[in-house]
Amino acid sequence: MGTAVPGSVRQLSLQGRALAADRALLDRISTAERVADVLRTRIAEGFFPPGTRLAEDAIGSGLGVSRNTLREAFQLLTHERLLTHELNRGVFVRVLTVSDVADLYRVRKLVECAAVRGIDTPPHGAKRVADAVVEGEQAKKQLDWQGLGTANLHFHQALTALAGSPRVDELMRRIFAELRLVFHLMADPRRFHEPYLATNREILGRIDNGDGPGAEQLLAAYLDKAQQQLVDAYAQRTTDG
Amino acid sequence: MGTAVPGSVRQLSLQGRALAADRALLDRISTAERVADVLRTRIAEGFFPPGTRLAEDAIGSGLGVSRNTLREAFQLLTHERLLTHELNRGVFVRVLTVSDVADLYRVRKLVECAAVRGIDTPPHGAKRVADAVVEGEQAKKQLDWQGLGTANLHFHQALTALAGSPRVDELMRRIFAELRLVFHLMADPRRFHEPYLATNREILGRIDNGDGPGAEQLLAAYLDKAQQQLVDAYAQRTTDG
DNA sequence: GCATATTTGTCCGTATGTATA
DNA sequence: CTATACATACGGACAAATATG
Repeated sequence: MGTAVPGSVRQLSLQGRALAADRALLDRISTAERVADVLRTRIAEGFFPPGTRLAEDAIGSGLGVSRNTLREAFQLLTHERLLTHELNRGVFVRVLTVSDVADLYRVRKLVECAAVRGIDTPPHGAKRVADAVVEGEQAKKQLDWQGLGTANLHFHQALTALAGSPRVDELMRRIFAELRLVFHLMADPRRFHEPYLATNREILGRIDNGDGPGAEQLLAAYLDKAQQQLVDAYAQRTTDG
Repeated sequence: MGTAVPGSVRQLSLQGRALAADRALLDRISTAERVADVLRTRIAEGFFPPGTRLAEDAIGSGLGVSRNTLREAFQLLTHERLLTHELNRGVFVRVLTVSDVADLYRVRKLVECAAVRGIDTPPHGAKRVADAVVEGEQAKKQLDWQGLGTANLHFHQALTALAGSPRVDELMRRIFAELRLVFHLMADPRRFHEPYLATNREILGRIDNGDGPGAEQLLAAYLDKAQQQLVDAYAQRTTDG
């Protein structure tokens, strides 16, 4: 994308002024948020891998927005911990450390286990969990390993939703977004994500039976194992580099 | 501090351009963040009670900053959920609903109980908890009921720190900031905060003994009671209005 | 090591559109 | 219908730090 043909620039064109009338009626989203959306997607997809520098000039002119607006988008993503600011050097796609991974899993364990343990009977919101399991199984059928990873995140998002707390949901949305940064480390997404499909279905079964503690136990074991895999991947990467 | 003498306006002067050189060397905090600090304090102290409209013109000229800079500060505080944006009407100090209160306590119960339950032996970070208890006892001696409320928040912040997670700490900082908005509803801060001093010391005792579950039990009872008091205050307020 | 170019940091004024009294 | 205040985005000015030759 270094060679920006006129057409591709047009595709990303976010000229605010010209579309003001449309925007007022259709979407009330600010240009900065749309820019943030674009960058967020690029980051989640690994198009801008961790460590990439996002130059104001290049991105701004590429997207056809002013520096101010772009910086506003950067600010949003920095608050989401997807970018880091280095003074007078610019913004970079966040590079997570091993201790970041540890903290992410500390939070996941604390929140997800509590949400699963405290399910009411009959469990409300279990449908979303079931949907996510099906989504993962279909992704597997289609050999869509990237989609399998996404389905897995949806599964755990559905688990946290069992807590019934908007603030917890928001917290975990951010946690999972950070987690995506880490997943790009895994060389083989299939090997990483596929084994958990069976576990997910098992957890769902226990939830449906109202067995919170049982589900929690499986979940805790899963989280420990996944974290260990990521830590190992980090260690290997450090050795390689 | 509530009675603003003319001098206090000078104190708030934040002229950016003139002090650019100084600022570069001394503090790297942006004008927007300093404005946000001022407003945050005003809100926490109840100088701007929930529901207050913050007019751009009045605040901006009062602090000597441009509308752009002020809006940036507003944005920061909106992200912290201390202000709400109403389209084309302006920003207001957030008014929390009863269901907001319920959610705040849902999160507190989930996080604080988990943090206390999972203490290691000997408990790390118990010193901060002890310090907060002492802080509260001294505030009581000096009949400083506002200070007692602050000490109580410090106590619970120290409890959450037992989880040892930066991300959990940040989450709870925001939760407690929102909680301050609710506390302004309580007509008699002494009656609200004082009884918990004894409970706090008791919880500390169990933590020191490594009795996580015991501490958790006391804590859960406290949280339920406090929430109920706030809900009652809301009900009364609604009846009055 | 040094001078210069580039990039970022900060803040402002303004233009245009939109909602409300 | 007009006046007012807010919403959004742009471009510019200048300082400061970093990168470059």
